[in-house]
Amino acid sequence: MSLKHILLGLLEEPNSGYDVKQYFNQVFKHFWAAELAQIYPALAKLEKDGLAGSEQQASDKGPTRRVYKRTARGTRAHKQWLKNGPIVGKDRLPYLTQTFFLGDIPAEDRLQFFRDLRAHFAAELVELRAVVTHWSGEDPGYPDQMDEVSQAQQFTLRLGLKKMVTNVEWCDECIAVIESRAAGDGP
Amino acid sequence: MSLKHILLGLLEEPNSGYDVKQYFNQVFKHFWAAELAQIYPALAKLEKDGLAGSEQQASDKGPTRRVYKRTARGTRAHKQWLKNGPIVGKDRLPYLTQTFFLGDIPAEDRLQFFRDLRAHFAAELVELRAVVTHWSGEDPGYPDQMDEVSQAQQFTLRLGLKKMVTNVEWCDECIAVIESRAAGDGP
DNA sequence: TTGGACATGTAATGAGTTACATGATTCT
DNA sequence: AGAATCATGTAACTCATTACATGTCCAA
Repeated sequence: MSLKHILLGLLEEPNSGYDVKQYFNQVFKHFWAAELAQIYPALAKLEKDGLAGSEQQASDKGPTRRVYKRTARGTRAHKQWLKNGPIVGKDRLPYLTQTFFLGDIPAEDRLQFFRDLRAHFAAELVELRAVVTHWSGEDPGYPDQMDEVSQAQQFTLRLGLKKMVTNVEWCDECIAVIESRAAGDGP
Repeated sequence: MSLKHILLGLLEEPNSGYDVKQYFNQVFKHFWAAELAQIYPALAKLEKDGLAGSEQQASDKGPTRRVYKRTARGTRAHKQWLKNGPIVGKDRLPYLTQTFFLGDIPAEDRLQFFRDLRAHFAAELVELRAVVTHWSGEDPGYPDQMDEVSQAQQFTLRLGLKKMVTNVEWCDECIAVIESRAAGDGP
């Protein structure tokens, strides 16, 4: 669905499969994951479909790279994807599918579940705050004089931060409810 | 990934493929979608793997139903899924992948994107609030004397509500930023 | 009698995961 | 010499989407 479009978006600049994977590891991973084993064939398919072109390039470290770049058709397809409006109703939050059934395991395990989840969200929050620091240092116009590309990326980051704060709060609430219930169940 | 586990979770009570689809339409759709064309084969596979059993049942309205129910092995698999801890790092939010590249289209289209998104989130919020009303009417112990199953479902709903409120706020922020920028770009 | 909810499935295609296989260059 | 990072891919399998095909029962 979206992988092909994310690739097309990144291929405004020449990028290799390996480069693209770095983007996933750093920015997209918070809302979309992809492995190299999926990225390489997807790039080949974009080229086959005439949406991207590629060329080999010697690397200073490691073997030859194959860098891809969007064609004019690729750019049109990319913009059309955005103009078709937001893709909604296809969100996936696996941990919430688990939460729904969490009454099926003992309170102790339930508590551990939320503690693990909280630790994960807190770590993600730290990562996102580091990105803010990094960007505000790099971009002289941050945050009021940014270009439109940076602004869109800023919107993405904003929601990421808001979500993480909410997630951590929610974990704390759930933990508190479970603990108070456990305490009240005594003699 | 999760579909099989959601099915297993629902099959504590006997349910048909059609029944399961109603759950998706009402509760799971906010964080996991599934079509009947995926559900029917998945149920058949659970039975083949010995995690669920099925039997035919006459229906008062419409054709014969095939109702599935978890076996003891299915219950063990379900609990193990929950005890393995939260599944993290596999979230998917397609609209955020689009947001990241939104600088690539004109401000007018960008604005429309966020207005559409806001309308969608607002509608979802209305739906979730209706669920709260429904549940608080049905469950006499709501929200402090609920059993553990209801409590877990309540946790799920809580996060859904929080997220939707955040999402709507975020859309409003983005719209405001884009509009103020457009105004400032005049002569 | 026609439309809607009830009910179950298959076929073809596309997307994604896990495991494997290979090899260069750089740092310790 | 060994580990980490750079770099690209294939094969087998599993999961998901779209389109199609079929048929019942009820209410307007």
